[in-house]
Amino acid sequence: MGATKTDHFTDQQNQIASIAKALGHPARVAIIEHLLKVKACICGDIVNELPLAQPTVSQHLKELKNAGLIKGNIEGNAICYCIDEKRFEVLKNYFSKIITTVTKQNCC
Amino acid sequence: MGATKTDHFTDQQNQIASIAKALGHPARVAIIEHLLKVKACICGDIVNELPLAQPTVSQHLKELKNAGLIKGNIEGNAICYCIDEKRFEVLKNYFSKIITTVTKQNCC
DNA sequence: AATCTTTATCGTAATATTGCAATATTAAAA
DNA sequence: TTTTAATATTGCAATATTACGATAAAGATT
Repeated sequence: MGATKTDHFTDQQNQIASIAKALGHPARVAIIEHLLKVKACICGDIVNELPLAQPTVSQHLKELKNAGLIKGNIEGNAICYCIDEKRFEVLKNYFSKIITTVTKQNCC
Repeated sequence: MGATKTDHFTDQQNQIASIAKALGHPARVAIIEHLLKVKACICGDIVNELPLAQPTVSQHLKELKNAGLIKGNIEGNAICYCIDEKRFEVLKNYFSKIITTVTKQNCC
């Protein structure tokens, strides 16, 4: 096994899981934080910032992009990556709902 | 390789990543939603709700518990699992900060 | 005590992820 | 056009995750 049974779950469950999964690695969290820190979105220096090789960073960027958490604009031979807040809002709203529901329940 | 280089990242980055990772599987999202739906936290029926075998569900519950997303109270021979909202709040606040910072930046 | 119920753990197979060296690609610069 | 710079892709090894059957553990029931 090892293959996730995605077809048994709802679209929303799969969506939430896939966004969360993309953030489920410290390198990808670090990339997000770096993009947030350098106000302009000039990238490529991410490789210098992180303790990871260029192909590894490129791979992580790809996953963040696939998850819709960042977007990349081609600018000459460089690529300008920056955060796309939409998916973060999806997660934030989802968690907000959970939190308010749980606090109302007053369970355990 | 395949081993995440956790020691190269900050504690916060590792914490965010590990909570997100725990939610990075649709089965675990489904478990959270089920715990939310059945107001009381009587559990064990999760196995009947999900298309997964009992050991698999037990494993997912363990990961959610390790991540601090749920807590389990022993009640006789059954166990009462329920959501612990604290970690959800950590993620929610973290995402809120990202969202407000990004919208101020007005990048790309 | 014997049995049932509920949950956890072990062992293992299938698959996915992580990381990087080597290489390819693409566009700017010389 | 050759070189340089930036990023992506390929291929592969190491490790992690997912799933489940078999079995164990622990309390309830008979």
